[in-house]
Amino acid sequence: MVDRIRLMKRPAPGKARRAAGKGEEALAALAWGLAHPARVAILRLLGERGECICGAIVDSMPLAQATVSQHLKVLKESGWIEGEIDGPRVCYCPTAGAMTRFKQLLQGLESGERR
Amino acid sequence: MVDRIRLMKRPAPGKARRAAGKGEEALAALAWGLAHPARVAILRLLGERGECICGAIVDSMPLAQATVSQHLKVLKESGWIEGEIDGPRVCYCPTAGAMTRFKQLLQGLESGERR
DNA sequence: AGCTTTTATCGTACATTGACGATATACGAT
DNA sequence: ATCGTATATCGTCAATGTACGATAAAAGCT
Repeated sequence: MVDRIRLMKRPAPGKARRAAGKGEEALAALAWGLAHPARVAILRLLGERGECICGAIVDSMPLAQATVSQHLKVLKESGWIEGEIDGPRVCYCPTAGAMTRFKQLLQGLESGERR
Repeated sequence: MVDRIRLMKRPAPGKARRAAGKGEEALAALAWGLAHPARVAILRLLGERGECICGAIVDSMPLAQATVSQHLKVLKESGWIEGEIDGPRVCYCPTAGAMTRFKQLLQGLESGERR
């Protein structure tokens, strides 16, 4: 039974949603990264191939290059992927512990809040 | 290498995001439900208590009743919780297989697209 | 230097989210 | 019937998300 007066209020939908806070924030931020089919598709692609040049990702999707770039940015900022500059192009790959961390955070929802 | 011409284009951000389509959609829809700290908090509460009257949920959060109700609706529509009408109040509980299904879908991202 | 390729960012347009107060609805109690 | 409690929904507002084309930035090639 919290105060009800401005505690979680207006997390500035996009901003605070990413700013990890109590653990809810961390989980929500990662989930947010997966919350669009295009981003799931990108992650699946990276999962299958291990890594992928940005251009190849764009070619695999029915979206404009600018749009894909935006989704890549979201995935990067939410911690799902990393991009390594390779000459004129960028090679993306899944962030190592991301999925594991996500699953751990999910565990906390199952029953208690055991960390 | 898809056609690039209108296939995934404009999924109507909110609508089609929920309409399961290829599997990306299903995962994205569930992730969407978790993509806000308030909803994670609600799920955690339900996880801890097993079930919970709507009013108790509202009391546990620093948000207006109307806002909590909206979040509950999202959680319901994305398949995370169920609400059972109990006289004048509503008792919410986590949907049985939701977490399991979510984790299964997550598996598909790990390496191949093995289902 | 100049051109091409590759990716990110800008600017824009529109729909949706998330928050709220106010109101409607449903049910039980008096 | 009427009142009170418990939830959902409506209407609104500011802010964000998603998509695009156009443009900038970075790197290699001629």
